[in-house]
Amino acid sequence: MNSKSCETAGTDPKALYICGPTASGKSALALEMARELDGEIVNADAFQLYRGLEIVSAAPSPDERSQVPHHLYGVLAPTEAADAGSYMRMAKPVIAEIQRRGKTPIVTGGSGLYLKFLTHGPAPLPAGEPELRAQLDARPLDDLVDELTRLDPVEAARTALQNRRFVSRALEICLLTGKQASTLRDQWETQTREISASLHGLVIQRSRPELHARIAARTRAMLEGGAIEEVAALTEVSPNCEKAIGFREIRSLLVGETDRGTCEELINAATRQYAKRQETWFRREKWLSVR
RNA sequence: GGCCCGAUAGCUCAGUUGGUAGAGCAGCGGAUUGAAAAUCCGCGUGUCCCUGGUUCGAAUCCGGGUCGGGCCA
Repeated sequence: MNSKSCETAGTDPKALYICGPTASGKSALALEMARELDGEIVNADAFQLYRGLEIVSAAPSPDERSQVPHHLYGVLAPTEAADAGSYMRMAKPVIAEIQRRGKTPIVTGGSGLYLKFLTHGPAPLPAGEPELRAQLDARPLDDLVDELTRLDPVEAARTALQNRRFVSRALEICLLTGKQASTLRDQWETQTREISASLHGLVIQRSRPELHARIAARTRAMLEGGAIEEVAALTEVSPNCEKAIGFREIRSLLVGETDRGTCEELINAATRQYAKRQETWFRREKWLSVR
């Protein structure tokens, strides 16, 4: 077992983070660590926050949840919106409360940006505004790039200008604050460095063939285990929820646009691609030790 | 058995009048602080079915095979 995790036992229990790509076995490891460290599990998965999405999001089963206290699973209605900031504000008090009781928070999940907010705090930036975003979405990308370049050339130079999301967000910050996104972001970059040194967590690493096999097995189990019925039952969802891998694919199966085999393969491919992005993300989090 | 069509990347396919091949998807690598299971960027990975021939040169033209599909018996 990992010796590093026991160092702080007895005093103020530090949170243990368990990260890794989807289907790598985070939930199982979390249970194991919770038993070993007298811990409680806190969700760090953007989609397992939602109620009614348990199967598609591969949330821990009722049986698993009965073994150890689990927090922040199924706490949002499918119609509710969420983002990294709102997640952080939900999770911080939960974690503090667990620590107050002398238990170890085992923060478990694969949503890199959500975890990053939790561990390193928010930059001094405004939250997104749906109305402004809708306005920006209606404009051509070139137009947004021009305006960003005018308002904040430094930020424009370091932004991937083909990425509408990134351009739009940078511009949004400038418009909302009247300041330059680049200077606000620089402040956060510097404050963030010392934080990493005080964190501890594990990132699960598996070989590609093994991970891909686990993904295929899990997709099969989901489809046979009620995922189709689950999606059929979700009549009203937020645009957030609609992005869940499996949601769109099962919807098109339900209306007869695809067959079962194609649906399964599309879910597998999307999941593999997501897992790869997660690996890239966590590889950059040097404070995580590889497990 | 006869005739016809097809065989090119992991998959589906494109390939001009002969000049050793390229798209989509998959895959691989990367970026990424309030949409992140999102969004975006980069990379072609090849016994062109086999074999003999024509040609300076064949994925491409000709002969013979093999496999798959279709039609006629």
